[in-house]
Amino acid sequence: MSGLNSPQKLAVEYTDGPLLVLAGAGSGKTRVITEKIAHLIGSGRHEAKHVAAITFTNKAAREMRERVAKRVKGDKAEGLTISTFHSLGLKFLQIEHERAKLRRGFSIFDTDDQMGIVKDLLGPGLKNDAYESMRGLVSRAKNEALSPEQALEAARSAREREAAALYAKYQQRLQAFNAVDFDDLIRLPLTLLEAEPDLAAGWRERIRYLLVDECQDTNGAQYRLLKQLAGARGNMTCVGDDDQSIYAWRGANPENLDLLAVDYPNLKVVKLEQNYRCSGRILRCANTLIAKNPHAHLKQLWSQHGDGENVRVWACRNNEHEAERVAGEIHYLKQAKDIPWGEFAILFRGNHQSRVLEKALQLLRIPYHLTGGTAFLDRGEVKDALSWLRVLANPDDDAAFLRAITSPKREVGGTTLAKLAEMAQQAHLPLSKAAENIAMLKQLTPRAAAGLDEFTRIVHRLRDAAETLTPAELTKQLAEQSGLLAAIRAQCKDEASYLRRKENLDELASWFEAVKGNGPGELAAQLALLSHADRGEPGNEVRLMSLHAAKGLEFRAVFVVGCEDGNLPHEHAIDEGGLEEERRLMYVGITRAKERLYLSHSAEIKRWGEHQHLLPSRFIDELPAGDLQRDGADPELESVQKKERGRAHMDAIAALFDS
DNA sequence: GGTGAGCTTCTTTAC
DNA sequence: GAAGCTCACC
Repeated sequence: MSGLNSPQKLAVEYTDGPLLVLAGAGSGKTRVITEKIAHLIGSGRHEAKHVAAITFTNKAAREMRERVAKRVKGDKAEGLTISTFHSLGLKFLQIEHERAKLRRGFSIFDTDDQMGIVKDLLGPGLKNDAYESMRGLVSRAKNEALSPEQALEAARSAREREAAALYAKYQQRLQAFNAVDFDDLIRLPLTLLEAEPDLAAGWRERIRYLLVDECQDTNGAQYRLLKQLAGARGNMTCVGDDDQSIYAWRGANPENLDLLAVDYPNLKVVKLEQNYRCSGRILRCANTLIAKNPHAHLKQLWSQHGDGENVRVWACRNNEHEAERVAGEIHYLKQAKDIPWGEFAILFRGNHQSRVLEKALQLLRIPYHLTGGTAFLDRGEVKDALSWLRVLANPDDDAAFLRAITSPKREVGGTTLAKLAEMAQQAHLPLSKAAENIAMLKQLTPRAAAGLDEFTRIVHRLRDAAETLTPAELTKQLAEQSGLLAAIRAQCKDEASYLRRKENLDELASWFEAVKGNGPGELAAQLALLSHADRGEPGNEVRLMSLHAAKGLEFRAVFVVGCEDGNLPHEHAIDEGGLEEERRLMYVGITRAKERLYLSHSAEIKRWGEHQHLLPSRFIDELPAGDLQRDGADPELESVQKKERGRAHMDAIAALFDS
């Protein structure tokens, strides 16, 4: 445990009751959690199987697992739980599925599936954001673990009453589909634990010490779940930073940090205020910025590092210019300062901003890794295969059936499906069962009936095959037998695009090889829980990601692009009074940087094909001017950089000819 | 019932 | 500047 400072040491060694660790950015919080796990196990206080650490992302869980493995040797860590909230909830429901009134193989609905139900229930004719806002309200109620009845009572507007009514119908629909959504992965375990003291006691017997990372990101349901698991004794360590609360929009209550002191009067609070990450100037920028927000917990981050480089503020003509400058600077720093590619990060507010940057990086042949955005799971063919897996595991999953039946096309379209849905509803059958019903098939056109029949036969064959095949083999079989692969081949005009899409399916199969889990249902569930940002390990490559995805990471050089009013802070957030959260987002971005920080903005961006003028972010004005170096207006620097870019460009072209 | 042309709308952030 | 939707046509 050597090398810990005294508050860190205190946080690690304090195991007598509930502890809140207020950990500033870069204060060694992951280290503290890892050391504490090692301490709990190593000191013999708890066996590993009775210790659980909970994070928000799989990425964080994976990193913690790796660090614990390095720290705790041998099999001493066996049985240790390091899991995300949602994976823990899933595991709980898989064990307790009967109490939750779920059948084995239940599906997990993602946000898209959720939207599908909402659209279906509300009927056509509304605007997209009307559906989205209703979906959001339903989700919000569930995040607070309200029942539909409670949501109705708590409703303060006509819209919220409408949402509560929708919530009731939505939940019936989910039940009929033998499905849960992301919110239910928390809500259902919680309601079961609260309703059944024996069950709760049993789980507390298993989890005797609890560690929670990013506690400021918990929503109401998650917070209550923690309390259930920790029990009245409160054997837990919560780690959080209210200044890095950036998920209020999806229901997080940073006030939960304060609630802890109310719910546990013997709560011990430890502050970690020494920053080991950022240079002096970078840290000063961060502190000055965040001081503009009101604070419940006063925290003063300090560091022993020297001032370091100035923080650069770049005024660019447009986002292409901005991207060129960023790429050029990275190219230059790599050579001149010997910073490896993997130590650069380019951070942005919205995922769509990555495209220009990718182009600029490609031009200079800079290797990069994009996390998030329209990634793997959003690819049509992957979603298709996933729907098939869901149908195989869960015959009640109508949403998956509707996608699988039309991919590939088999002469079953909207008219047939509408008729089938009506008959299914009359008979209280899921769609896949209705499609097997001879009497019902007779009422459809022969062509459509034949298509449904063929589908049913393939599903049954694959279901049988699933008994003996490995997940990866099953996925391959599925691609073949469903006709998915053939359809893709027929659809693709050139060989290259066919291969690219086939590769996605192969990647899905190979991903399943690494995953434990039985049967298609568990596979599909695991995949749904893997966030976009978690997929694929980046190597020594420049990292491109959203500011949200960057939390918890650090880099020697960080570029925050698109620092314009309207983008960062985002106009939606400004309208909805979310300025403080936007400021925290900027704070998170700034504090990712160890040595070099660049904040850039464009005078003009193209939006929906139109040109739009933008002003620099108000947050830039809130930074200490003495630590900034503004350029872009400076013609001499511009021309130097232009030369730099020109040279890099020539190198890139030369490299093209070499390869 | 499937297909493609032309129209709209859309952009936060994510488990 | 793309994805998604509607409508006309096969």
